Amino acid sequence: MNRAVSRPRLAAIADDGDELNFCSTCAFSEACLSQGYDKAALGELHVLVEHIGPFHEGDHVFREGDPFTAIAAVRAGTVKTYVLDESGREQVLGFFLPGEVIGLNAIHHARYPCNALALDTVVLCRFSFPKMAVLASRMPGLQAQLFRLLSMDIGKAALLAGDYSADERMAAFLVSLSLRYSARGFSPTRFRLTMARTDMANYLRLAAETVSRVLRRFQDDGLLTVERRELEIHDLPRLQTLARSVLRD
Amino acid sequence: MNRAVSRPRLAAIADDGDELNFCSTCAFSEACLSQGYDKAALGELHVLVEHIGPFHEGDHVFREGDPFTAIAAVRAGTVKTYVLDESGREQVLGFFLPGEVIGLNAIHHARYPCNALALDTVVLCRFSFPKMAVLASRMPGLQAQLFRLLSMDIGKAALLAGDYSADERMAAFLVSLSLRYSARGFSPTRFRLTMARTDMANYLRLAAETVSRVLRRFQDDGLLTVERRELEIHDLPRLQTLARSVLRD
DNA sequence: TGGATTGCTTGACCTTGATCAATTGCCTGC
DNA sequence: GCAGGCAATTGATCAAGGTCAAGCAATCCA
Repeated sequence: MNRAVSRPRLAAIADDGDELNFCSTCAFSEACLSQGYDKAALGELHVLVEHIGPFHEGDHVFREGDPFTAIAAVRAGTVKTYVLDESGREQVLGFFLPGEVIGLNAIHHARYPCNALALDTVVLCRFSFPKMAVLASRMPGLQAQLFRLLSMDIGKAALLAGDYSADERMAAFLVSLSLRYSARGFSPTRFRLTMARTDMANYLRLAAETVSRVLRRFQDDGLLTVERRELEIHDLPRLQTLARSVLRD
Repeated sequence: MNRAVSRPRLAAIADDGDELNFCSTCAFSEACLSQGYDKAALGELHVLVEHIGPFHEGDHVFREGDPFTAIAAVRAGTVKTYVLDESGREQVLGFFLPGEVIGLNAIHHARYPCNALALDTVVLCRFSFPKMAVLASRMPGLQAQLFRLLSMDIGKAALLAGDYSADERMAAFLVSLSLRYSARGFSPTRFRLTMARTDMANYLRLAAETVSRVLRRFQDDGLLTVERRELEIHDLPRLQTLARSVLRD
C-alpha cells in the first residue's frame, strides 16, 4: 500500500541529481521555488538542512522539555506527538505524515512542549531554527512561508476540539488522512493506518473500544474495508459528508 | 470591577506623553523594547499602527471570509471569535482580552477563517500585516516576537481539545481568565465575565445548563461567588488544582 | 407601570460513549 | 507446533452530561 500513484510535485528536482540535493518533500523548498529560484539563497538554505534518521518504530525524535533548536519536516514514515497527563495517561496531539512539519509549537518556550515518537521507520529534514530565522530576514518568501505554516497549525489544532460525535470524528480523521496522502501523491482510498487503535482513540478523544465499534459499523455500512491496519475507502463522498461539520472545507 | 491594581508594564511610556503615542498594551511594542529601544524602527512600527474603534457590544470586528490585511491587538474590551456550523449553531473559538492578538490564524488563507464580535466596548490596535512582515525583515526582534506569538497560539487551541470533565474545563477557563487579567494588572480574583453563559458553554463544548450547574456547585463548595456576571474567586489554589490537568503548567 | 423579552437557573429524563470483562486472533520465540 | 503476549474485538453495564420543559429574575421599552 501507500504506493505513489503520481509524482510529488518536486520529486523531479531531487531525483534528477540536482547538486543541492534538496529535500523533495520539504515545504520550505516549495516556498523558495514558488518565489523564483534564487540559487544563492537556496544554497544557503541547503547549508542549514540536515537529513537525519532513520528512526525506528518506538524511537523518540524528541521529548517534552528538550531544548528547541530546530524544526523538522517528515520525509518518510509517521511521527506521533503526545503528552502524558499527571496520572500517566497519554494524550495524542497529532500524527505527522511525509511533507509535514514538526516542532512549530516549540518556538514560544524554546523547549519542546510534547514528545515525538516514530511509529514506523522515519526520516527527517532538520532545520536549525535560529539560522532559518536569519535567512528568512533576507528571503521574504521564506519568511512568508514560515508565517503561513505557523498560522495553518493554529487552526488545525481546533479541528478536533469541537463536540462532535464518534462517527464524525472518525470520518474526519480518515478523510484528513486521505487528503494528506493524496496531496503527497499516494492513493487517497487505500493506505495503511500506521498507528495503533489506541493511538487513534487517544487522538480522537474516544475509547479504543469505540474506535473499534465505529470502524466495524462503517464497514458494515459499506463505507470502507479495514483489515488490521490496511484501510480501503469505498465511499469517500459519503465519508466526506459525515466529516463535513468537523473539517469545514 | 476590572480595576487595575498595578500598572501594566509599559503604561508609563504611553502615559508620559511619549511622542510615539505607542499602544501600551501591544505585544509588539514589548518585543521591540525588549530588544533595545531602536528609535528609528519604533517610528516605523508606529507608522503602520492604526488605532481603531470603539466597537460597541454586538459589532463585528471582522467576518468569516473577509480578506485578511491586518492583525490586531485588543486595547480594551473583549472580542469573541466564532464560526457557524452548517446547521447555524455557533462554535466559540476564543475570547481575546486586552493585550491579546487577533487574526493570526488568517495569515495562511489570506482570509479570516472566523467571525470576531465585540462583547463590550472594544478598542483595537490594527497592524498592516504585509508592512509588518517587511519591517520584521529588518528587525530580528519583531520577527522573533511574531514567530513566538504564532507558536503560542498553536498550543492554546489544543487546550480545550482534551477530553476533560465539565468541572475541569470550567476551572481551567476561570483560572485562565484570572491569569490573563492578572498579567495585565487587573485583579486575579475579582473580575467581570464579559461573555454570556451560552458563550462560555459554546467555548467549553458544554451545554449552557451544565455551565450553570457547575458554577452553582463551585459556589456551594466555597470556591467562588458568582452573581450575574460578577465573579469573585475565593479559593484560587483549589481552582488551579482542578484546572491542572487541562492547563498543564 | 406593566408586559414582553432575554438570559439564567433548576429539575426530570434520556442518550452517547466510557468502563469493565471476556474472547479472539495475530505474531513471536522456543 | 505450541505457549505467551499484545492488540483488537465484542458484549453488558453505567454515568456524565445533553435535552426538554418550566420557572425566575433583570432589563427594555412602550
